[in-house]
Amino acid sequence: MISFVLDYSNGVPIYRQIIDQILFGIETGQLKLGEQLPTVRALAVTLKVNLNTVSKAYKELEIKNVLTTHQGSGTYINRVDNLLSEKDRARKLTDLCNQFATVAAAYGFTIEDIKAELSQCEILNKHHHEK
Amino acid sequence: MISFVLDYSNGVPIYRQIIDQILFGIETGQLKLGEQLPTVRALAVTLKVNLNTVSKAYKELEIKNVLTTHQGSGTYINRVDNLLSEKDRARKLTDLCNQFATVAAAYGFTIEDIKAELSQCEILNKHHHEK
Amino acid sequence: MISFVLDYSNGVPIYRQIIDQILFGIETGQLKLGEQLPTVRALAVTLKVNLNTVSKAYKELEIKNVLTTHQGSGTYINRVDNLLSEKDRARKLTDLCNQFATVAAAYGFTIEDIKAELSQCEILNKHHHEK
Amino acid sequence: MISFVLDYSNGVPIYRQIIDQILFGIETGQLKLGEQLPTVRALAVTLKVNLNTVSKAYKELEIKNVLTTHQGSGTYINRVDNLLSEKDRARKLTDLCNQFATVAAAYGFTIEDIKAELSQCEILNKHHHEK
DNA sequence: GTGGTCTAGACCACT
DNA sequence: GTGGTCTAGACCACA
Repeated sequence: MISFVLDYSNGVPIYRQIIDQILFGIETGQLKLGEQLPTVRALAVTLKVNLNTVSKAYKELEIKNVLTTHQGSGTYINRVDNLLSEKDRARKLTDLCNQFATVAAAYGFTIEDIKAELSQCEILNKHHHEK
Repeated sequence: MISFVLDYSNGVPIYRQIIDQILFGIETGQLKLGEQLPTVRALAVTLKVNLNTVSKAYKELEIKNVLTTHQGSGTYINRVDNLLSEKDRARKLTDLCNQFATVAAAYGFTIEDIKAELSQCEILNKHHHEK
Repeated sequence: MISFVLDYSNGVPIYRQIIDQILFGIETGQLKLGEQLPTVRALAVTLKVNLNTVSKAYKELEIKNVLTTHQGSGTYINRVDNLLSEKDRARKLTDLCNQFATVAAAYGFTIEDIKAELSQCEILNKHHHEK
Repeated sequence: MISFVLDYSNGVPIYRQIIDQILFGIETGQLKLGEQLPTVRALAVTLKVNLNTVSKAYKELEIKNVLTTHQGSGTYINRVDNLLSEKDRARKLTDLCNQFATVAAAYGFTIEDIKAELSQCEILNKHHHEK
């Protein structure tokens, strides 16, 4: 399952946000090969957006072969080649950190500030307990 | 001075990106009260966009009282009350870290991975050398 | 509904005239909260101006929170706090009269001239008949 | 002599406001045939506007033969055929009143309100004492 | 069909 | 040379 969060104030089209979040879900392994997505109708109701908006997002992902729609059955994850290799994961980490570091540096935060703050983030630290 | 970076592939309108980057520049202190912005024409050439696109961005910020334009003279920073207070800075750090942590956690990166990677980021560590 | 009148000879930008007339419409109660404005395209055709000119006017009022636009649906009146209080109405009357009096006095018209002429104005006197 | 009042917030170009006020001065008899206007330089200083702005206004009125400039001597009123005939005066009164009545009616003011308010206007009533 | 964005290019207003 | 306004026309986003 996947949960969507829409931001109406950042100028990014809704259908684009849906696409991005599905791709993100696949990339991070939240969405697995063959998994069924919410129906267009259900998702439209959940997100309180127009049916066509969801439809457009799914259609674009279908064109990219990321999803397949089985008429009358539902929409499924078709491809997970986006799943990252070890090398890609390392690169992703570097990219994310660099991007984050650039913004943080612009605000003048030091690496000590950041490390201290990150140590407070539950989401990053709870995994230890889970293991 | 301020440098702009446009992303044509993320669906965010160009004029919106310009607005956001000016506000970011003010927030981070890169742009100071009274400082002159690039002329609409100069920026349009630099960014390879139409004059009206830049103009639209400046106009919106003028309506919001962030900029003032003196016709025939130029466009200037009018307000810097966006400059963050200490409390806001602390909050900003928390927000940035949380947001970053959420994405990083989704990819399964651990806090150790991240801290190690951040220690490699020149932009965050060069300040020590400067001092 | 609201009717727009443009003056191309007074140097005031068209989009500014549209803005002013919408604000005037709100102030006088002609335009009510939630009321839909003409579509940008319809108004552009009616006024024989470019779509972007109307769009610019609506956009500025949207930034100022006077209008809201629902993409694909239309543009609506969002705020009517411009509607005048009793005190403001009294002040408005005074302002209007003073402004009018200044011009009339410059032409040397007397208060008797004016009162006589105003008594001829249908628009001011028709209300009696309606009652 | 004539005094100018500029409004920077109504979108009417400054040079246009200067032109309009000179024409208004002539029409109302404040400015008489042969009367000298302030020099371009003096007026620019008084109004705190650019010299070229005043210059442009005067130049446009020269083209219309309303003013003449005698090199090194100054600028003078050249034509006063704008001075209104009796018939024109009557028409002007009607126009002014109609225009005023339209706005006042939009705000819902009654003719009684208006007459009462106008009776308070010093500028319209002081003339009686002068006579 | 409704609003949004962008372009290219023209011309005006002002310093 | 700076910003402002407008047009015509194209294409996108959304309901």
